[in-house]
Amino acid sequence: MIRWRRMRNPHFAVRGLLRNIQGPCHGPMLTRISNNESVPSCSFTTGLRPKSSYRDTDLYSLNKKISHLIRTGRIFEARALFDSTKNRNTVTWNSMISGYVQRREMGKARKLFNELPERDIVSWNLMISGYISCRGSGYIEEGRKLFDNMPERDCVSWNTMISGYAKNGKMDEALRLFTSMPKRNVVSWNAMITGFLRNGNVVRAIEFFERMPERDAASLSALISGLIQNDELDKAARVLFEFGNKDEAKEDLVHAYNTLIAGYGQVGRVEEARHLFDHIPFYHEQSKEGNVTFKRNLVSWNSMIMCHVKVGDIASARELFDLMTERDTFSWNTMICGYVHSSNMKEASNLFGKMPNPDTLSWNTMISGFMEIGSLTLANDFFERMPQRNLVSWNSMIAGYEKNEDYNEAAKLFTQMLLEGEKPDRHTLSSVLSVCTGLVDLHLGMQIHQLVTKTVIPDVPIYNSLITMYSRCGAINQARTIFGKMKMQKDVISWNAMIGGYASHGFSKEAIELFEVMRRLKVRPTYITFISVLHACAHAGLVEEGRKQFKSMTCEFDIEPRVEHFAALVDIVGRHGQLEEAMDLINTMPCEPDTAVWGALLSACRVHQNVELARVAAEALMRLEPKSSAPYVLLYNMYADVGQWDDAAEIRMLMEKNNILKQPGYSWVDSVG
DNA sequence: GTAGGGTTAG
Repeated sequence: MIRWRRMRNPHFAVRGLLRNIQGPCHGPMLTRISNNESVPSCSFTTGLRPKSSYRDTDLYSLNKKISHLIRTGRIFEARALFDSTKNRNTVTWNSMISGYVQRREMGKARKLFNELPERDIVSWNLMISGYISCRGSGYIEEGRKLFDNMPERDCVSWNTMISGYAKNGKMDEALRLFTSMPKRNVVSWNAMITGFLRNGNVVRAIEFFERMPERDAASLSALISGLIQNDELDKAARVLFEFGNKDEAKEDLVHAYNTLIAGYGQVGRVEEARHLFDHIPFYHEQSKEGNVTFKRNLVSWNSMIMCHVKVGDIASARELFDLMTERDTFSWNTMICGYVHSSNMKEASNLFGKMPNPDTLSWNTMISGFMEIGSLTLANDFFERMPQRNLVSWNSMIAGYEKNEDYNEAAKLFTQMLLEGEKPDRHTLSSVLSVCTGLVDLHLGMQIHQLVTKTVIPDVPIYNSLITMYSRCGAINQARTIFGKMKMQKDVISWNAMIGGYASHGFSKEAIELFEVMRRLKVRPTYITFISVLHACAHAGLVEEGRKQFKSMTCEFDIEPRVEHFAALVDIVGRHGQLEEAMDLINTMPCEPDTAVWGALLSACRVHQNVELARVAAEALMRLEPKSSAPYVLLYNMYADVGQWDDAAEIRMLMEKNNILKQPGYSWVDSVG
């Protein structure tokens, strides 16, 4: 038997329509797909209906109406129509069941199936396919039960069951069915290949592909895309070169090239992608309707531009873009996005201005670009002017304000968003939690937490934002509760947030203990982890522990100590009175000491009454922050304390000379706390 | 009315 199928149209909407056209087509582009095994025909499977009675015509249009309603998502109307008539046949029932199956409403599907007076193979197959697409092993067992109990099975039944097992990672069982089925067709083989690849068995997939008696476009497509998913790009390329030319469906072949170009692009292998792009073959095919040419298409160009953009090679991307004879919205958006990511908003704006019909994505890209370079006004201007906003537009604005630390504006916009009836998603909520952190607004934070609970299933980043929010707003116990509630795998940010929270609240012991837990669980710390850990050591006066941790950073984890770590270590040893060691550290550290480092030393000198070193530290601070009065004041007080009045007077004169106003309050003392 | 695959984006 030969199934006819239309050539795929690149436009999704049209494609969707085409897929639903039943029966023989007589369009201009037809491709032939053969089956090894004939599918048992029933009177309703062919478009060629016998000359029928009025009643049959009626039934036919009823069935058509029901499936149309289902296709357009109007299941209730479909059901109402179904219920309103007594004149139904098995196809009517099956259509209705199919509607429920597509929506995974297996309870309703099953009820109809049980009530169905005359089930045919399709009814059974529909139910099986419904069960196997539901997640959970119980469902696949239910499907299997039906499969075992059905009075008669066809190839579709077997193949459905096979792909069900393959989807659930049960390749043993899939293989058992595959070997025991009475007659296999190309779909059976393809399902096995897909299954192997989905479960990471590249070798078996290739073996099956080579062994199969007949291949079609889907076989090649399944193998290539599966290999790409298994990071076997080069194998995929080899398969494409070796088997691609034997494929009859040339449009599918271009498709495969495009897939592979995108695959290479994703991992930054632009040269290989470009090689493929440059070698997509041309085909001329003669058909009754005339010549058809297959060659690289718009998607090929767009994908290639995308590759260049991804690695930041805007010049090459632009070169291709300028060569294109036909561009779609995607081409423009990709190019604009490239400029946005290289912070070239001038060129991005230029292209945006020339673009024929910017869509919401184009506007959103511009907004995030302006936010990225801190042009809040321009971002807002675009946001106000755009004809149609979506959730991403709001999210980009809110996240943009948050990143630029304009927390009030971010909060205002969030309120406006809610007022306009837009529903926040996890991205919105995560940004808004950061806004609460920035505002140090525990009350607002708790409200957002409520909203999170009501609207999303929290993922790791959301939990992390919650921990940070609670911790920075002073609610360390709530932070601890959230941390404890995370049942999923915590990432290093979760650990850092909690350890940092403990450290900043003075819970040094908890911070260090939690770090030990993290190490035991083999979570790799980052430099941020060590800043918190060292601060905890400093705060608790754990000198040896601090030295040990500092050393382990390089020895054990290969993390280069940054100036923050040196500041903490200077603080640790300095507090303990080891001022010479602290000074040595400063003299030998590989990076330039900053105010936190000198500040730590100065504080230590004050506590341990070392005026000579205090002077060194204070002078360094005066150089780094010429306007700050703090080092002058501190040094003055120290001289006064030990009765060195001449030196104290000198400091006072220096202050006047340098025009330093005695202003209290400055941060370097806090910044090492 | 049922089974296998599939390109590009925030």
